[in-house]
Amino acid sequence: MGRPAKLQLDEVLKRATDLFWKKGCDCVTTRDLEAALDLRAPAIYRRFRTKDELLARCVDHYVDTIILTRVRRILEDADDPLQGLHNFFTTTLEPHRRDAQLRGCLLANTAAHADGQVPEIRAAIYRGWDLIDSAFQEQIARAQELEQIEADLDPKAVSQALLLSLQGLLTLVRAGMVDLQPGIAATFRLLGGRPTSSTQ
Amino acid sequence: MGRPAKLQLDEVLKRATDLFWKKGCDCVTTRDLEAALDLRAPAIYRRFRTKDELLARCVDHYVDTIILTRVRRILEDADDPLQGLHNFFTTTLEPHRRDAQLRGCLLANTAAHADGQVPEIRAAIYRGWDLIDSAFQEQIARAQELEQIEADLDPKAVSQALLLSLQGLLTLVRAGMVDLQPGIAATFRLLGGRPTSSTQ
DNA sequence: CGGGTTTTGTAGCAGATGCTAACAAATGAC
DNA sequence: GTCATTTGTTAGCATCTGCTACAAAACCCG
Repeated sequence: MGRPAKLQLDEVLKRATDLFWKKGCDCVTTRDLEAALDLRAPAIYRRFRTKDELLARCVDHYVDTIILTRVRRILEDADDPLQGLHNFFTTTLEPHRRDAQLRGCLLANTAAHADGQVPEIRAAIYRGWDLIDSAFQEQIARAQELEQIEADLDPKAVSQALLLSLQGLLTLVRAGMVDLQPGIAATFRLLGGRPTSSTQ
Repeated sequence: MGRPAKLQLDEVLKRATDLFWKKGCDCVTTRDLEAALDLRAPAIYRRFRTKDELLARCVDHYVDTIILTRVRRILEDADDPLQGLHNFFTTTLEPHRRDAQLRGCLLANTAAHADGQVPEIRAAIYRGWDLIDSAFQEQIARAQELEQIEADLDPKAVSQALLLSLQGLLTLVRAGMVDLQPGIAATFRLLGGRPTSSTQ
């Protein structure tokens, strides 16, 4: 019993995540959240202790939806593991070719702004990186079995190298840099030994 | 003629750069600058139109001193170009092993926070990236002549790939991630074909 | 209906932030 | 010394920001 909530938790997270994502996690004010959620501040702060906690939950939500979907569709469902990895990178840029206003990836943006000072946000970011890292490692191992990648390379290390590139890619995109395809191509040229043509 | 300035422009930039660097460019307030420069706000704002313009000049100053020095000492003076590139990456992490409080690289941090909305800051960042990119390309070409790197790779593309990794590296470091040596090792393992032992 | 419970809105605080108007101090030229 | 010029400071404005005390609203049960 009690007064019914205007928004379910899921809807709250969905709207807040969208806001943090599109506006940039550091440019979102309490007033912005009020508008996006159609809820006044006290109603928001009764559900989440602080704005940072809400952001942490949004990053979790983003990882559980957007990123997990991408990992499944582009990596795990790929017939060709190396090609899957390559596509994971190129499709990252795709939204930006359509709309230059976009702000990249919520996880990457939050990571770039989090000095690791807020433990909840930090934990959410590491969870996201872990998800990506695991998926990368799996694909690298698969690619090694298919002899697409040298067998004596450590999947853990190569995965971390790819994570560095991915985070860098998203940072440069956000900073407005445009033609980053050559960098991706070179990365996978080095990884695969021979050119990998990207599939849309 | 006129009243003599308390601080020369160079000293102002030096102190402000240090502050932006150590405190994190987004966490510096006008009051912080007042304290660091030993100047009140109006004295600062008569020299620089806005805080953003001061930051842009500081990034320029950082590039002209810290980064240029590193590029010369570690890249251009290296006997072994591939080893020089590798060292450029590993030495990036070195300060963090001594003091975990450090905030990484001013250029990278500013880039991570600049949505490209402030043209002056954006220009300063691109200038820094250009400097690094040119030095990378030069070393890659040198390494190709020495047959350390495959000759049919495009130095421009490989350099961009390295820039992505470098920016990612600095972002992850700032976010508090610790053991990133494997990622660097893998990157250069892929680049050079065989393991490259890092020289301090 | 009225009591209990849960959720929401009204209104606003306390602090921080970027920046500025107005005035004082320090110099060289005469 | 006086003037013009340059640099500095005192004091504070206007705004924004995260967050909260308080009371009204909407529901269930009896």
